[in-house]
Amino acid sequence: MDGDLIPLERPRAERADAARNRRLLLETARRMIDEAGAENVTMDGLAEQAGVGKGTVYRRFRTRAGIFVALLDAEERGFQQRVLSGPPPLGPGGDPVDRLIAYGQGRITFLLENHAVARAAMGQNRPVPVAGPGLTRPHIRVLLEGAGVGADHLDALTLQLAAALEGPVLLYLTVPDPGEAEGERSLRALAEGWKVLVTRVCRT
Amino acid sequence: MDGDLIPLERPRAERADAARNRRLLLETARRMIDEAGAENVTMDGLAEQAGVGKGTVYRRFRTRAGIFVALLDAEERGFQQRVLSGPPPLGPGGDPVDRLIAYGQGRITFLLENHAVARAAMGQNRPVPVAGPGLTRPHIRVLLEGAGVGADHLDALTLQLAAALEGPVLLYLTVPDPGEAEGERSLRALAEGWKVLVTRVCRT
DNA sequence: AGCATAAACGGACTTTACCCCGGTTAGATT
DNA sequence: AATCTAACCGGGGTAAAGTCCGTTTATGCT
Repeated sequence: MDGDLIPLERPRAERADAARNRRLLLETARRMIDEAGAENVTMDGLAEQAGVGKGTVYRRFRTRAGIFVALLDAEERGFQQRVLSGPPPLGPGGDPVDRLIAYGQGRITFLLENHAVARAAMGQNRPVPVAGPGLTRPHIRVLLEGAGVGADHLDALTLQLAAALEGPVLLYLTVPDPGEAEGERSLRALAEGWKVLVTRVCRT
Repeated sequence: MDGDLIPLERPRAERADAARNRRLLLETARRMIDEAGAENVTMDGLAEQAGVGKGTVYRRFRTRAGIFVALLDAEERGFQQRVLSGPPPLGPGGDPVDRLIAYGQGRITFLLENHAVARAAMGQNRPVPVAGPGLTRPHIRVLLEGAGVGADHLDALTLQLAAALEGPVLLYLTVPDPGEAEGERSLRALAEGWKVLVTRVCRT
């Protein structure tokens, strides 16, 4: 019998060289995106630029979309921290409806800033990695509950609101990379729309 | 000077052979989807099965996603007719909120039935052809106006509701091809969610 | 009917995502 | 420290998307 359970639960630590290559690849990818745009990041090119073999890139990220998912994940950490333990209205402690509105504004900002990457992360296969897991739905659900939405409508409204939040950027936004002014206008319009929607849905 | 303006406005009718090949390709594509699934439809394969050259397929549909967009368009015609000139509550004549609810149910049904094709129509590049143009947004807008939504919130709510309607199926639905029972449950849940959302948004 | 022209056609070519497998190396075990 | 093993590395191979361009054909005009 093996008395030590920890190693079984965490099957194996990431090897040092693997971690180094992961960081190297993410940095290289970010640089390539900045220089030439997300659509010009190829697996071969990334491997060459980073000075590793093609197989390494695929081992790390499974698929092309996986690169962008990983990039987005890293980028999202900061925002998630502010949501979970930052000051109100985004962080815990305020009125649930205000938190919902603030969360939407933050999420829209994030999606717009990383629009190209977010779109690239939607490989045409599988669950849509950007929107699928993540904090958005559980968070919306908790806040709706706190705002007094009845349990019989909770799941339904959570899904609808999540889609209303992420849909416009992921589905409808056509401009590849909104310029300064354009992006600002989009942000205002979407944040305002979200606020109106949440207000209407949550009023008693 | 050229006195005849009509030919200038309608540059040229589609050539007979082109139209024939368009129909042939759409039929072949549909058959291939039924037999092997949308993800196994390749441009080369489609051209070969239809007995035309690859260049022809690309001329007709621009891109792989274009095939599925065209297929979806054709499929959607019937539903659009019922919306524009069928009996209430879907067609004109009833309460705007009821029409909105009925439209959502119809649209969800359509998207679920053509889920594989709809997802395949979302080429990871650019405007997202399924959700972009189409009847959904203008129709929602008109009905919201009819339901007494103030003009200052009209555009915003139109966008949010359109995303709430199409987002769940296009972004979140993970099951490749929902089976009989599974699909039925999804339909009920999504239609119910839409109804709750619209009711809450439109109540005065 | 014959002709001019613009559109459609076809297939070879290029690029790129993704697979595979032999060789190598980091870490655990004794 | 030596060894063992699983994970990592690399680059060549395949299939499919999308481009190009020379050839063929339908359609409008005289």
